[in-house]
Amino acid sequence: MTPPEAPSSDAGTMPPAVSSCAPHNAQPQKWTALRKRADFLAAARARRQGTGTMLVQGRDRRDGDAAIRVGFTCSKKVGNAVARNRAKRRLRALARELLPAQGLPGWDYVLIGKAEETGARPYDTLRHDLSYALRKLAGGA
RNA sequence: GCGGAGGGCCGGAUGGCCGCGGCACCUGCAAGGGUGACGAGGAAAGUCCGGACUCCACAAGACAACGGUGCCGGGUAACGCCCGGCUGGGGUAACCCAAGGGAAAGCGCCACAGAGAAGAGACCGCCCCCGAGUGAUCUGGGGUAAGGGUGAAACGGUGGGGUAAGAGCCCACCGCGGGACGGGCAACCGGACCGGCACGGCAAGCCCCACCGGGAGCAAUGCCAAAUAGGGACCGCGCGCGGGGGCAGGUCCUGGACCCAGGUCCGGGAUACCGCCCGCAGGCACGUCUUGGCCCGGCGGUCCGGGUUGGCAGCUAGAGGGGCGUUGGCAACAGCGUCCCAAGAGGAAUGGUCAUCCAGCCCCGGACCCCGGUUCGGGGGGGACAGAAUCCGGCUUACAGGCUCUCCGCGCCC
RNA sequence: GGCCCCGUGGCUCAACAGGAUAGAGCAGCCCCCUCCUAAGGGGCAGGUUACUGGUUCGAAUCCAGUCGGGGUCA
Repeated sequence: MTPPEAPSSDAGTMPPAVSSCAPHNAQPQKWTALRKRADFLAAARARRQGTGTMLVQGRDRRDGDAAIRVGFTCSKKVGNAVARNRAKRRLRALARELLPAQGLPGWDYVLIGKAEETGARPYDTLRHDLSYALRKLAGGA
């Protein structure tokens, strides 16, 4: 049914998809999630930078791996489960946008949400704060 | 039109850009890449009940203890849930509320006040008799429980007769108790007739009666890997053979020192029993079997201590949910037919952001009308409660606002 | 995620098979004593018994439901 037509339709749509993906894959830094409690504790003992809307912790792993890893923390002080999840998701979206370009290879980052501000302030403010915090952490290293 | 009662449903919409999760398919040696559909709630919540499912314990079962349920009948896998009915209470009504079995099985409690608080009692009173006093009245004896007063509650109520004064002492009505008989599956309802009236309340105090319940919970449980210790206590079974090697350990005898106990340390002597190595027998686990692997003086079990805080399974199709039709039933619900839907994360996906619109809120201006609203235009600002964690059935609690159905009362018009 | 426990003055605790006024110590304020302070003595204030309902004549106590806090399990 579909197999005979599949090659012809794929051939028409493939070239644009490949061309748009090629430059995206040129960036070597891909980030993965931080999952182990020990990694969170290690990052907390390392460098940190607070801003009006969040707290950012960063740590150079020095293990030779260039991957950037990132974790998110929102305590009960942020609010109920809905508020905590929303704050975490906004932080996740920020990290996806800024970290591949502005984060340092081989580092672990932990973004910590603050009560009220992380879920309520404009997205541009959050973007500015994260960019500022990443510069400060890189400058001190 | 105004006011009210009971249900049911929804609880932002559309689009652009950038993303996430497991699944299916395609591609690739692999890492990976691509495509596709799907992806939070009515409460996902509280964890208050009931189950499914696992492990442990015990096993026909019964009893005791403990916990729960509690008008009657039905529904259900089950329930403390739901439906229908009964009784009592509230409301003009629609309708609502009720842990609603037993207080003549027994124990206990009923503070304060009051004379008296459970089969009680006489404070102020009322009445009679004897005596004192000119008299008001008083001492003593006796009869009463109507009236006053206390209390949440005072041992039937109202009226009449009766009496020295009174009293179910007698009568009428009401209440109460028993109750032939009739209706109903039952709770219960009606009730001829009988009884002069005793039987207070609390069982969300102990308790009695009937029925139900073994315990723990998916962080259950099973498996793999890694890592520390190469441990301690108790119980059961077994505590064999041969060879090699050695005099540094153990064991036995003995001397001394320390010393609360008991052991530690130093020294002398004896022994080949044990420790060490190899093999047999035996045991353990994997495997279809063979070969093989580990332990090899232990093996199995229970508990304690120590280490690890990784992965896989459990993990999502089940008493599943919903629509329509039909059959039975007042209904809850059940049967049959047919169609549709159905997430599986694991520091935890189901989104981030922007624009437009739709409700609701506030402000300004115009118009209309029995002065408070309706409608039109513009602007501001802004989304209720809330996020699956093994899965179902309920209950309870939170919730901006909106839609809709049925019913009741009052007013007006025809 | 499951299970268990607890909420009484500012703090630590009483009062509990229901009985009317919720009590004690420390802390606080005032007075006495002392040259001054501490200690000691006397007095005072401070409580919606976490909250909301229910049972009862009557609830800190009994029963439900909310809210908050703590512990424990791989």
